[in-house]
Amino acid sequence: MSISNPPNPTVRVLLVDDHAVVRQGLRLFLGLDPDIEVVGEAGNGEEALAEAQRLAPDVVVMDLMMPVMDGITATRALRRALPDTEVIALTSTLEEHKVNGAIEAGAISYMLKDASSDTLAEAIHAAARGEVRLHPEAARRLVRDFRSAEMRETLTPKETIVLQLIARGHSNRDIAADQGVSEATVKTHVSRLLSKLELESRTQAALYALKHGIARLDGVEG
Amino acid sequence: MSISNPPNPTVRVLLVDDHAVVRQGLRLFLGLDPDIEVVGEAGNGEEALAEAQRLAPDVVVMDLMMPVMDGITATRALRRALPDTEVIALTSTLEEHKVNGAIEAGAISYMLKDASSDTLAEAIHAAARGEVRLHPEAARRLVRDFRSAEMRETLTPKETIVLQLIARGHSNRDIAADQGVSEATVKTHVSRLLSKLELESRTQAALYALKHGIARLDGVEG
DNA sequence: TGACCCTTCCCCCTTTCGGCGGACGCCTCC
DNA sequence: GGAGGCGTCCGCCGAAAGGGGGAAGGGTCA
Repeated sequence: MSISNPPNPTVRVLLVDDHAVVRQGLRLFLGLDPDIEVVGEAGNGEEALAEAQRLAPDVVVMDLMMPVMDGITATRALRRALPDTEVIALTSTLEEHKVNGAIEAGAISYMLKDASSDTLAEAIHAAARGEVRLHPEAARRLVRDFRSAEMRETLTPKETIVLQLIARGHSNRDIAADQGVSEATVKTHVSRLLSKLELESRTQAALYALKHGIARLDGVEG
Repeated sequence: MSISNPPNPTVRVLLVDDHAVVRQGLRLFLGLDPDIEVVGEAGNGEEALAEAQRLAPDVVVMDLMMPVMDGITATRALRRALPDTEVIALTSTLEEHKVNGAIEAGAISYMLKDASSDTLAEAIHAAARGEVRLHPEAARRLVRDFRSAEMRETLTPKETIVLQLIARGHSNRDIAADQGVSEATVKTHVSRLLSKLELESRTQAALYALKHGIARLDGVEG
């Protein structure tokens, strides 16, 4: 907008997504902007890390859901190794806990894959300048989760483990046997975590764990 | 391969995905095959239906997760309206119950977005010939779910409703009040559905419901 | 050292679950 | 029209879950 702005230098971008289709689409999208150069691609977090260290891109566009090494882990590692490289998290759906995870891991932006090529290009330029861009809904959830995290006391390691086991459908007796403690101890943990999370039953706790990424559905038998 | 095969006629394809990025990538992928022509695109199920009726494509490549009208619903409607048009379901992740849903809705193939352009092109040609192509893991789950569906007795309407409410974290008393019956009745439903599904607790039932698409996590408060 | 937190375990108690058996109405099929 | 199957309803009862309170050992930190 302002004529005092220097002309945009070319931004060097690394694309990270496990789907070749998506990488191709992104390449095409970003090819429309002459000030963006896609210097490389990676299909998972490990590759991303290696390529980033080799290429030292200005911005990494990172899918969060990937095999081998997921995007959040990769983002954390990448920010540690290359503090000058900004990461834009890119997901297809707004997943509750991933917004937090990505931001906490050091992503500067959180975008959805249904973004237009303009929006994406703008976010990349913004990231190169160190400016934050958040999808509106992502911003809303971030604020909400931040507030609730303030309210909510954090769980101790044992409480977290017990919560995860509850989210796999285990009974108190099962958990006690699994952890090598008495059932009374497990009950204490359950009571405390229910109280902390302001929940009423273990079933609600299981749902809470799934919703907030503390446990996963694929850990469940059946 | 065989020289006795007739030359492939050009297959007319409609791409359906809510992400423009993915549509672009697919276009690029399929553009490599001279016998495939992408005749149109749609960003949701409703658009897909309208475009399919206008264009009468040979094959529709359909993402399953979309706003407005999801891919499974769209597939069902599309197969009803245009029985000669084959549908290939395309998803980014192998979601348990969606494999069943897509096949039951009339999809001829189930592919993942991480497929190579060759695989995808081959599946499109196969679909045009009326041949099934399944991602190996999708095939495995289909067989497994088919078998377990054989084993598993079906739930009655009431039992299904109770299961859904359990999967939202409600207690028996809550459910009784909600459904206008006594708590004892709710308990009967719970007992029977646990027995039918071979589960041990309401928490396991909640997880089962989520895993099999009977209930959704976004129906949960918190 | 004292204060604080985490973990472990116990007690007692109420509520909730879940299994078992029984009942009624509705439908179908012989 | 009676026999059986199924869905819905209910009560009894033992088991599991959950609340409240207390207590002990170990860890960290001021």
